[in-house]
Amino acid sequence: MTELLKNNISKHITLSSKEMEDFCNLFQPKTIQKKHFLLSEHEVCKFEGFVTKGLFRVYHIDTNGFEQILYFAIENWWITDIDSFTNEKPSQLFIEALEDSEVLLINKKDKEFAYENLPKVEKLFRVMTQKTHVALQRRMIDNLSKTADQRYIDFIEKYPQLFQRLTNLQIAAYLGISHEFLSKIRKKIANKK
Amino acid sequence: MTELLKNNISKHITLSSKEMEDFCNLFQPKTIQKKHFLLSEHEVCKFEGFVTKGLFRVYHIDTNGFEQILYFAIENWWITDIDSFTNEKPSQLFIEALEDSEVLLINKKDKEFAYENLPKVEKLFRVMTQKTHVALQRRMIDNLSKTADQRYIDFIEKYPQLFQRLTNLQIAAYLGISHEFLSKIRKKIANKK
DNA sequence: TTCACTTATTGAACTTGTTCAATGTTTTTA
DNA sequence: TAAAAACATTGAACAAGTTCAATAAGTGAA
Repeated sequence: MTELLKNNISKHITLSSKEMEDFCNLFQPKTIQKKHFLLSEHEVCKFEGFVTKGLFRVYHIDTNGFEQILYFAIENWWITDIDSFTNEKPSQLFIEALEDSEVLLINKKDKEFAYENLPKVEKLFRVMTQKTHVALQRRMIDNLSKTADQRYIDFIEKYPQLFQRLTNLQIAAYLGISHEFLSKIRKKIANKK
Repeated sequence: MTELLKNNISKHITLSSKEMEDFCNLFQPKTIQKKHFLLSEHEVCKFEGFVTKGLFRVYHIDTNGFEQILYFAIENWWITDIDSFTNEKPSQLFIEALEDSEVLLINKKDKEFAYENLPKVEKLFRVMTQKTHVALQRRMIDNLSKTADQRYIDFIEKYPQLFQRLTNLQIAAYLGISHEFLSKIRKKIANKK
């Protein structure tokens, strides 16, 4: 059950079996049904989660009622509202399961316990945050410089497995365009082939 | 000279005077003239830097020759290409001084020495990376949802001191719009008042 | 002080993307 | 399995933003 998690951690740092066991035991499994929420706006995010099954979207709703999807998370991805979780303040985000899903959750107290007692865990989260930050910088540059057509094509190429599990509405909300316009982009691409 | 740096570190973690001294001694001061580069594309970024004087821009040039500014850094800000620095791979970014500037630089070997010998430093950089990540998430959402007018107004409100030191070309490259369009936005705002 | 260079403004024509409304298709759910 | 709900497509009118070219204004550097 925690096999996926252990593999994921091993990609970033090296732990002894004992350390790995101790750390992974701090996570609680949770099942969450499609269309249900792991986090809603105004709540304080009480967890950092690792997805072992299913699919989530992490999104924001702006003052005009439009959704912007910050990221998706499938198996092997981590999910949290890092701002709400670390600073214990109300979240501005929603985390919703788009499929029947399973996650492993660690709460703040246990995460801090790990920081204290397993110094390598501090490194683990530093390295992971760095990696997600680099990826977001890359996405920021792409959003500043590329046209919607190109961002759509890039998305399909970069996340082919994810792409198949999403609706066009969701992809549009991630790309920052209307779903009608995405539909027109899809038609244009189809005609070109 | 390292006063600014010490204050900055103290905002994130608590170090004894000895620890603080040891850590800050790992930094080398460097003066860098206006229009000179701290990092150029294809170079490996050999430093993590803390700005004590002046102003930098960190930017990317896309395949069409357009610049996207990832961020600016003035006194009290950190600058690096985190991807290039941590993974020792060629950078895709430029870091240029927009004013005569001074920085304190730490290299990879000394930073790793600090991680080994001063465990709190690991926490320092985890916390700092988290904060910059949260800020970038916020910017990402704003770029997906807000119009250029609003992003310009937000920028002025959020960074009033920075705003005055930048040209409209630089602000436009940060907002992801043409400078001609920024000029029209400015006119529209001026007329409204 | 002058010359070169960079920055800022403006207008016109154009491209990209939005909005709204209508219609068709697929998926869920009772 | 029928009805409801969610998703996808399309067109027309519109808004946001770009491009290009012309001109003005500001800023060094010699």
